[in-house]
Amino acid sequence: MDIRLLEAFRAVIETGSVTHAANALGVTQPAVSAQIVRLEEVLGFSLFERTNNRLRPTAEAMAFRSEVDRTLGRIDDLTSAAALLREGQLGSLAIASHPMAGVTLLPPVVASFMRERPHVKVTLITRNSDLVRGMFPSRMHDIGICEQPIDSTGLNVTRYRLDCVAILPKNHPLCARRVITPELLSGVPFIGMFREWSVHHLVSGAFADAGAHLNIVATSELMAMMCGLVVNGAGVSIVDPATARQFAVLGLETRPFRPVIPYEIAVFHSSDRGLSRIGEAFLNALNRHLHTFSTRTQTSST
Amino acid sequence: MDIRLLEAFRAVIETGSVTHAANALGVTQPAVSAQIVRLEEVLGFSLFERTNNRLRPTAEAMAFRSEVDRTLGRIDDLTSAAALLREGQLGSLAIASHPMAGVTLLPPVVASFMRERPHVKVTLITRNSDLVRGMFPSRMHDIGICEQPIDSTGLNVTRYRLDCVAILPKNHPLCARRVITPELLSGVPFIGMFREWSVHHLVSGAFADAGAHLNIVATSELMAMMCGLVVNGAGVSIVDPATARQFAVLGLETRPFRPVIPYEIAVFHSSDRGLSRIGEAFLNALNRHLHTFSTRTQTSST
DNA sequence: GGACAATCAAAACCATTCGTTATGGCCCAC
DNA sequence: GTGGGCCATAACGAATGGTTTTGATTGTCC
Repeated sequence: MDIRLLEAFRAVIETGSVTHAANALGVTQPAVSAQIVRLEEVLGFSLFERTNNRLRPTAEAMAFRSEVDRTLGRIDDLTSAAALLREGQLGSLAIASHPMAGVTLLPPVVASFMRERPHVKVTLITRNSDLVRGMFPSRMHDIGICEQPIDSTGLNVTRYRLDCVAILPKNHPLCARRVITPELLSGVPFIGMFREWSVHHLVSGAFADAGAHLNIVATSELMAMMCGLVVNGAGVSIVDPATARQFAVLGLETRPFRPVIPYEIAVFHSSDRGLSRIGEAFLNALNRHLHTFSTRTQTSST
Repeated sequence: MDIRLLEAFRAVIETGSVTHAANALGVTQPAVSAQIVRLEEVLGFSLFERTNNRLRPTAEAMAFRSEVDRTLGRIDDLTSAAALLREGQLGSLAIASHPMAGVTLLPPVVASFMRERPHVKVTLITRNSDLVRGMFPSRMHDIGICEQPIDSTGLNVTRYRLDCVAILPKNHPLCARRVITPELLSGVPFIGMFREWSVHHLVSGAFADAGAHLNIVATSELMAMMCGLVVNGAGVSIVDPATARQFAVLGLETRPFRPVIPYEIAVFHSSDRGLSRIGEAFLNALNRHLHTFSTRTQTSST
C-alpha cells in the first residue's frame, strides 16, 4: 500500500480529473493515470468508471475515500511528530537534582524551557546530592545535578563554579561598599545555614584567615528563610548567586564577596547513553543561564 | 514517508537487531540496514546509536515508535477496509421499493443479506410504484423495485414474473384439490384487494372467461389483513407467491391456480452508473430468492 | 457539421531506487 | 587467540516509476 497511490487517488477525487490531479501533485498525467491503475490492482476493485473519457468514482471509491482521508491524516500527524522530535520539541525530560538547584537554579530555566517547548513533558526529582549521584547510571533520568565532588566514571560531567555573593537588607550601611570582605562583616549579625554545606565551611575559613569574627545569629535549613531573615534586617549572609537572584524579588541587595567563595555544582548525564535532543537543548539553556553568573565551566567525560 | 521504512523500523525495535528484523520481514540484512539509514535521513534525527556493532534506540526513537505503531495500525485498518470493500462487505445499499415488495418480498432477502454482511448499511424506502420509478435516475438509490410496466430508458431492468397462487384456510374443502381453478372458486367467499392492483383485474378476467362467479365478500388494502381473513376462514383469495410464503406462518394453505395469473415486478438500477459490488451481490441474492418461486426472468438495459 | 480543445490510455524510453550477494570490520565469548 | 554474531559498505542487477510522445474519444464552439 503505497502512500503516493493514496495521495493520487485523493487528488483525482478532489480535482475531478486525472489531469488536474497531476498538476496538483506536480507530476505528469500519465503518471497519475498509472498510479490509479496500480491502486485499483492492489485493492482488487475498481475505483472509477471510465466512461466518455471521464472518470467517475464508484460507490466503493467514495467509501474508500473516507478511509484514505483518515490514513493520510494520520500520516500527516506522523510527519509533524517527526518534525517536533527533530527539533527537540516533543518528548520527555527527567531531571534529578539536589534541593538547592531544584529551588533556586532550575525554576527559571525549566520554566522558560517549557514555554519554548509546550509538547515536552518535564519531570523533576529532588533528592540530596548523594542520592542524585546514585540515580545514575540507571536509565530513568536524563540529567542529574548535584554538588561537588562527583566521580565521573560512566558520566559526562560539566562542572560549574559560581562565585558566592553577600546579601544585605536594603539600606544596610554596607550597601555603600562595592565589594564585601570578612573584615567588613566582622561582628555583623550573620545568617548561617543549618545543614552541612561546603560554602559555609569556606566562609568560616575566610573569616578565620582574615582574623574577622563570624557572628552567626541564626541558622536555617531553607534558603528562602535565610533570605527572608536578611531582607527583614536580621542580618547579612553569603550565598550562591543563583539563590541570591532567585530571591531578589524579596528586596535583597547583592554585593560581590572577596575572597572568592566558590560554589561548585556538577551537571551530568550517562555517557554510555546518548543524550536526547531535548536533553541537549536543556543543557544548552542551563549553560546559558549559568553563564549569566560569570561562571567558569569545565567538562569531563569518560 | 515510505511505509516499508516504518515497518522496518518497527521490526528492528521489536526484534532488537537488524538481522532478526530482516528475517522477520523476509529480506536481507543489508536491505534493512539501508532502510533504517533512509528513514533516519528522512526524519532528520537518528533513531539508533551504533555502539559496539549494536543498535540501541535513542530516546527519540522510543517516542517515534508509538507514532509509528498508530500509523501502521491505521494502515492495517485501511487494508482491511479495502478487503471488505472488495468483497462487497462494507458500504451502503439504498433500495426503493413499492409497498408490497417492501412487506412481502424484501424482508427475508434483506435480513439474510444483512446477516452475511454485518458492515453494510441498508436503507429501505417504500413508495408507490410511480414514485419509485420517479426516483431514478437520481443518484440517491441503488436499486428500485416496482410493478410493471416500466420504461427502461436509462435503466437496467430485470423483470420477474411470478405465478399467483390460491390461498385457503386450513381444512377448507378445496385443500383436497392439487390445482385451483375459477370453476372451483365459483361462488366461494373471496377476499379481494381494495386498491387498484393488476392481479385482481386478471383474476376477475379469468373468472369471467370461465363463466365463474367471483364472490367478493371483503376487501382490504393490506396483504396482511387479507391473509389474516383467509386464515380465519372468512374466505379464500389469490395472491402472489411471495406474499403467500411471507404469511405462511399464519397457517395458510397454498395451491397453484390455473389459468396462470402473472404478477410482474421490475427490479432495476441506473444504467449510466455502475452498480456497486454490494448492489450486485444484493441483486444476486434477490434473484436467487425470486427463483425459488419458479419465476421467469427477463433482463433489458439501454 | 467540422475543427478544436480536453481528457485519458498506451507505448517507448530512461533514470532512479531498492534489493541481493559478497565482503570486511568490530566486539564479545569461549 | 579464535570463532561467531552483528552491522556497514560496495558492486551489481532488476524492476519500479516517471517522462515524453502519440492516439483515440468526446464534447464544444463557431
